[in-house]
Amino acid sequence: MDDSNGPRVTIVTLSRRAGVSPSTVSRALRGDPRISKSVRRSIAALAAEEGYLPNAVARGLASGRSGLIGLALGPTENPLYTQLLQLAVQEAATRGLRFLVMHAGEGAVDEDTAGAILGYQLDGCLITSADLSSRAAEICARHRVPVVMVSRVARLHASAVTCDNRAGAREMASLLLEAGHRRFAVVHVGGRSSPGLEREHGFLERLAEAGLTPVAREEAVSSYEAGYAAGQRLVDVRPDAVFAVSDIIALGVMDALRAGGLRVPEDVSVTGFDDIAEAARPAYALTTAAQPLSAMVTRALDLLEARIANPFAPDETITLGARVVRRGSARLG
Amino acid sequence: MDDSNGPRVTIVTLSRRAGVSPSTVSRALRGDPRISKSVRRSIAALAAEEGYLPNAVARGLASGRSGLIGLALGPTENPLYTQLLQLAVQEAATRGLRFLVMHAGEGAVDEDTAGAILGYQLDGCLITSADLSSRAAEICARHRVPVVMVSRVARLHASAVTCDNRAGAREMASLLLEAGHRRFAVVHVGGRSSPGLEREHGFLERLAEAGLTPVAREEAVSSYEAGYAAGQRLVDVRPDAVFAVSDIIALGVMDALRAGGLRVPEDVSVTGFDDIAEAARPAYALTTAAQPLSAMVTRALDLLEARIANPFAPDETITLGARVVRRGSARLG
DNA sequence: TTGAAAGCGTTACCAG
DNA sequence: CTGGTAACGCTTTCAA
Repeated sequence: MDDSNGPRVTIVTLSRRAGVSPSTVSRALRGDPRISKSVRRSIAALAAEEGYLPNAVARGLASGRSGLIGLALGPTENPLYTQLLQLAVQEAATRGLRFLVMHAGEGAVDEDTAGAILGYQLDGCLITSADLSSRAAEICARHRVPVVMVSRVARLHASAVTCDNRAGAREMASLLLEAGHRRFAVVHVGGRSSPGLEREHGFLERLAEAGLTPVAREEAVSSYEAGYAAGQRLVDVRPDAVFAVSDIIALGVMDALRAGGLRVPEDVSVTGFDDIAEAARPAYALTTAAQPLSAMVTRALDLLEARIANPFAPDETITLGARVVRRGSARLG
Repeated sequence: MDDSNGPRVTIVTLSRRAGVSPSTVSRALRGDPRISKSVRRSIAALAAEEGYLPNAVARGLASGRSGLIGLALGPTENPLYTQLLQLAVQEAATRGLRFLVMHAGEGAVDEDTAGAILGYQLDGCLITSADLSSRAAEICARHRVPVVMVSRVARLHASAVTCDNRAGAREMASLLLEAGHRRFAVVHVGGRSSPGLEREHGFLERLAEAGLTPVAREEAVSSYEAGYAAGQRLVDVRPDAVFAVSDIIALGVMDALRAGGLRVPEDVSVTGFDDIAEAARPAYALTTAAQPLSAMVTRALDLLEARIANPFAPDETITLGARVVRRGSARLG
């Protein structure tokens, strides 16, 4: 390994040392089948010996492929997005892709950021924000940069990986109904998020099939605090089950309900959606519908790579099943 | 704005349309003072009109500056790192810098990742992991890439921004002592993290000055679950105050103590360090020492930019004060 | 199977 | 104050 200060070792350096042309070195290093096995091996050995590191920037300029994926992360107060980040980074690394952070947290992606981002010739974008109004997607579409949405419905020219929000919510409703619950409260997020909408609809739909309408419908943004506030409003309503469209909201609801003197689940069952890490904590033991996050990330990168390899590949939406995980926060059969 | 499919608008395109040389366009666009105001304005107007977007990749190759900062994020289960991410992304954007994610979560940075990272000619790195054994830092140092550590002590050739962990912990101890606590338990993280170590030492030091030693010293990793386990072990010890070196641990401790039948703070005061968002939730109301995260991020980027502008700038460590925020989890005077 | 040479879009050095 | 021109390190036709 080279620790010296000397001039950087490049493909040209190697080509001279090996007595072949730069093109040959370039091809050999990338495993081009046209190069003979013997040459390939000797060049690989030489590269290792000299401590050669390919210059991704130069490669990007020459090939038009940066190896970079733009990442737009949703509100990071929600642990869901953080889990997503971690999974995505690991999965991407194994594919030789890196993430350039375009956005993290709330608020829209500003034009400035988006523009600068395009300058890096991103190969594609992963958009995980639940926010419907993401500028980033629009800009990518305009410039024909492949986009995959995760946990969010497709829009514009984009592929998407979601979980079956509607079915998950329906299942939750069914289980609650079977267990005898009748006075339902729903905490939703209005029109802000497509998964939120689907979850609410799925739940209400199943209720309607049982001839029921909720005794309360509270609106919140997807945060613990908003959930807590909604929960406070529900104390006097005394529903016997509440369904929040995301776990982070459900946790707030649960704490507020308890602070209001109600016992969970004895007096009221509380359920959510996502299965974030906090949901499993003994203090909450939240019954929730789990998104198969890891699988979703894998499929998302599959989709992205496919679109990068073939720009004419059609947009595709993949829906993975959600699975209700039963914990102590709800009285189920 | 150009939405067409035509050849990309480059500096050369502009130079021809403007009847000047590419160098002039390049300089004008970057606001080089040598270019006359009038030319500067007309080129800027032309660029806007043509929808010109600077190619960051080409710029990186030519100038050696990528405009990219490598980011190594600690275990994202700890909301602290998530907050850090969000703040850093926002702050960096205002400075025209973007983050390339090198690492997120636990585990060491593998050689592969680090190597690929160098290929992007990162201008610098921000390392937020508390983990002492970060490979990334080593590799950056070897290649003379400026590094700033956040919430972590400096090592190798690196600058750092930390908060005064020792003083914060001492203050916490003082407040607890003044309020009459005598049976102390400490939950620490062993040698894994420098801030953790400093906090533990600060706390114990202050105790020693009062002639006390803790009645229990539990080791944990910095996670809720480990905190919960430590808390369970503390139930029978019945300390009248426990200090956990990080909030995420403290939350686990608190829940375990409560599950064990102890009331917080009536039977036992619980305190932490960091002031993560969860600490403020009514269900916890954790008394903790707050890290001035936002200021830390700002200073970290200052340091990084300074080192980028002047590679010979000396390493620098900035320590910001911690501030105890009193909430309901501890009986204080 | 390999080589030569022309870019990729920008910056930077050296003249003028 | 502005223009030429050579890099930057790699990929990619086109030839051989």
